[in-house]
Amino acid sequence: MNKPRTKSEVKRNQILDAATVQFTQHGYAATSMDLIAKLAGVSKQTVYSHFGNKDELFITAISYKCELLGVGELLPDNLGPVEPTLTLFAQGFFTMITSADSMAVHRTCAAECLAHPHLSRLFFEAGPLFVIDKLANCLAEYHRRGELDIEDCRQAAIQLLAIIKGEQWTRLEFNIEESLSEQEINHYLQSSVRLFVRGYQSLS
Amino acid sequence: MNKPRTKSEVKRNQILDAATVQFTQHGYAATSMDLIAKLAGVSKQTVYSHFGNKDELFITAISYKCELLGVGELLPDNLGPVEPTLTLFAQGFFTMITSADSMAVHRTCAAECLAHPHLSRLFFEAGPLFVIDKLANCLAEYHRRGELDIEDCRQAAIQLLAIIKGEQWTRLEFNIEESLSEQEINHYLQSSVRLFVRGYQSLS
DNA sequence: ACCAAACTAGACCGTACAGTCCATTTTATA
DNA sequence: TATAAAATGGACTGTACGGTCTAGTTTGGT
Repeated sequence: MNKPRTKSEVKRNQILDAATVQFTQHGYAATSMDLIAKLAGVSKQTVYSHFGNKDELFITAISYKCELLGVGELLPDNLGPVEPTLTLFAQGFFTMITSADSMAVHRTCAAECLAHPHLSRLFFEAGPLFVIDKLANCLAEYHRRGELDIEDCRQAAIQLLAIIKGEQWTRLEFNIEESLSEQEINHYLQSSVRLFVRGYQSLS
Repeated sequence: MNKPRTKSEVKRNQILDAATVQFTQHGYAATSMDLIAKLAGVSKQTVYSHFGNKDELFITAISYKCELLGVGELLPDNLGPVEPTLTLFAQGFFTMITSADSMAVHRTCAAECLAHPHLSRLFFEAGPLFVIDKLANCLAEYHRRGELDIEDCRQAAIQLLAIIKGEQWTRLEFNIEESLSEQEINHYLQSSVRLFVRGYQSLS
């Protein structure tokens, strides 16, 4: 976030912050413009002069949040041995996608995908598609080295990412009380990477 | 659905049908009781005398739909050779979970999981949990036969199911226009089952 | 110091919707 | 056929919300 220069920009940021929190926490319909104004410590009119209407504010807020969540450096530049490297990635990726913030944004985008297709596409590209590409590149490198025998790296990336989500992510998606223990999760992730590596190992 | 005996039961079913369609298609908030009454060809009061309030009707309708969607006979009783059998299952399962009905219910349950945790749990148990168990049993049988070498069948079932969902399901979840072609999907499913079988094949 | 732009508080409008009420009509039953 | 239960439809209440309007105040640049 750039440093605000004028007081007006400060207000704008306050509004954006409040809106982001509310929209991601409670969704589009359950968030009122009055509340956003109140939480931002700003008059309702100010909200409307910065953002024309609810939709515009919503899209701006969620886009902003997507940017913040952007998948950072989940994969190192210099790839080490396959299994440990992928296991580390799996743990990092899993932690990221199961974070409260990430789940909240996902939930909101999915819920509004019919009313705001532009928005859900934005999320889809910044999230899933982006990480698929990154992982696919990494797998291609292992293929080049002869450590994995992968015909279609993009497909393989999708497979690994899907496995990592596994059951626990769905539990969170549906707000199920009982979740797996950290031990169980780590065991699952390790076992999953092993499955993946065995499935694609070079037989030469 | 049992045959209705009285006219009152007929009305009740009409209401339930209309409510199910509306709630699954448009979600909880975007569905009004007036509309349901109208579509059911029934007065609003009748809706309220059959179902006390919106929540009750919602839960009843979605539960009803979950029942209808119940994962039927996706796996044969007499299991054939591993890879073809699992491929067939993968195709059936994929078709089921990507159907418009299934997606609609999933979307609605996920969207309402904070406001109606009971409901989302219901869906979670009737859907994901149920099919995990079924597949796990099947994998256990292959393990017993020595055709697959699986330590934790439940975990393996989760892994296979997760892979099957893959990218296409997420595209649908976010209402992304472009989807994969049937060819691409079949190729993906076959490749995924192959990965799974290779990863868990008996080395003896 | 001046002026335009931005901000404020709060009233206000229109609409939508959950839920209730009621007087009347239809249906089921004995 | 008499009677109770169920259904009708439409008016009504209360509330919540998106968005506008206004009259007055603060802020920032010159």
